[in-house]
Amino acid sequence: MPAEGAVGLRADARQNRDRIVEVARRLFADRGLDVPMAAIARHAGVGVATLYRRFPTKEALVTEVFADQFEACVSVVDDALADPDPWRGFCTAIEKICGMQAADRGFGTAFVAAFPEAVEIERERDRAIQAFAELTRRAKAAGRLRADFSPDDLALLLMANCGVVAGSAGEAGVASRRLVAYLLGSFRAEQADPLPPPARLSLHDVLDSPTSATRPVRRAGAGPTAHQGTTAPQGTGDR
Amino acid sequence: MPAEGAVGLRADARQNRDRIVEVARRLFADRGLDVPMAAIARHAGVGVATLYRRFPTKEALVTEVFADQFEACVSVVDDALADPDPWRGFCTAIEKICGMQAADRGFGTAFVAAFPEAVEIERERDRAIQAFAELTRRAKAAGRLRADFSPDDLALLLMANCGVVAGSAGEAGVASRRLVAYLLGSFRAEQADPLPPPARLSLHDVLDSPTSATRPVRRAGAGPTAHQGTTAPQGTGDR
DNA sequence: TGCTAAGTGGAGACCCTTGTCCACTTAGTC
DNA sequence: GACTAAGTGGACAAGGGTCTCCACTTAGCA
Repeated sequence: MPAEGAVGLRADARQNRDRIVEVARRLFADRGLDVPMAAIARHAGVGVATLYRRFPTKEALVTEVFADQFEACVSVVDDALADPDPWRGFCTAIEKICGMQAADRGFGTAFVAAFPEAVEIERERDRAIQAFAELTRRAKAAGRLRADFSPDDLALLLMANCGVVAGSAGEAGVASRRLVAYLLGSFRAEQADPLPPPARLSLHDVLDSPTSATRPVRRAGAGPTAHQGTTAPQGTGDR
Repeated sequence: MPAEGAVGLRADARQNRDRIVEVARRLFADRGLDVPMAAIARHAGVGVATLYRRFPTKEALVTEVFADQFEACVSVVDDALADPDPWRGFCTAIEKICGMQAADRGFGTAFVAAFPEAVEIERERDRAIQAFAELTRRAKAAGRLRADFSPDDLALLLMANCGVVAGSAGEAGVASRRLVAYLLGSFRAEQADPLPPPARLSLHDVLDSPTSATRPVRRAGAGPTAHQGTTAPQGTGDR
């Protein structure tokens, strides 16, 4: 599926577009989401204007680049639901998603970040979350997943994994696998130690957090997204 | 201990310096390390020049601000070593350190980040790491900590916690506590499931990683501070 | 009180981003 | 081959960061 954004393009333009996406995918994977647009353009052998003509904002480019990875995520969860053993499905789904995050520095950030423009993708993600909740239910019913596991703990796990991937440079894969192994070990039903309450924040909540320090696409000076006034008045027109 | 950087200062200057540190501490805690120097100056009621006169770089300010928190970290581990029950010591040390990270958005980043200038602090941190390794040994000897736990897993845990804290905004404390509970549950000796190998990266390694995406102090567009040429030629004058 | 070195604030240099504009080039059709 | 709409690249605007410079103010001492 060579992207529907490329229909009706002149042959050379289409080639350029494809190269841009390809280069961006590689750069995002290697260096995270904050590689500058100019670097992408240069690597693709085009000017910035060309890049911006195809993708009016950086967000649009990121969205396009990760669209199929998002899709892959959804089908990972779907596959997990199809597994007759819900616990095995649960574990492999988590392992695969975290593996994808570890293999691509940009993807983890993109997954956790907000894409206000990309409604399509948001819906995908929400569907995946729904499916995961169902998977959770089944794994609990099978008596393999501890009863006090909250579906919101998926957010916890993803953020933790994101931190590990971001911090461990070359060793991201190994580090991520180990973290996941530890956590899955703790998710099993036999684990009876009581837990503190789950954080009252699903992935959805995290997304619109004004202080999402995991660096979404929008950089410092972006739009005034509706604040949920956590802190004190603070007054001074800061930052 | 009102900081040795303040000796011989005129009374008013000293007052300003103290206010700067105090304000910076609060802002870093609330909003992370990337609050601009100008904002700190404004909140402290001084001009940027004054700020830069006392702290020649942002790094210097961060170092000063977190010096005593680093110290507190070290004594947390010392306390843990003093506990007759090494497993309890191990758990409370981890809980306290992660709690400190969760309570202060800047601290986690600072802890994981590199401070090439702050030799003093690096030494502190290294000492804490040594002490933690000893704690690990004892907890294993007591048969409470799983044998395949690697001291490097502390780095894993801290990075994971850092990710959670960064991503969960207001709920950082709750989220962090839950993550830690999960992980400690998995660290116990009764947990027999085999683990994938540990990431071959201690905190030390992470520190000098050229791609430390956990956002150390130095930002992208900073000044021409003498770079420590860590990385390869890299070719294209990128980024 | 008056002197002076220490301290100060604000303008601005400099760099890095994202995104726009416009004169030029070129693919594709007749 | 010539025409034209589509496509292009590089300069540049706008805005955000760190850090510097320098004319002015002021604490502290005699």
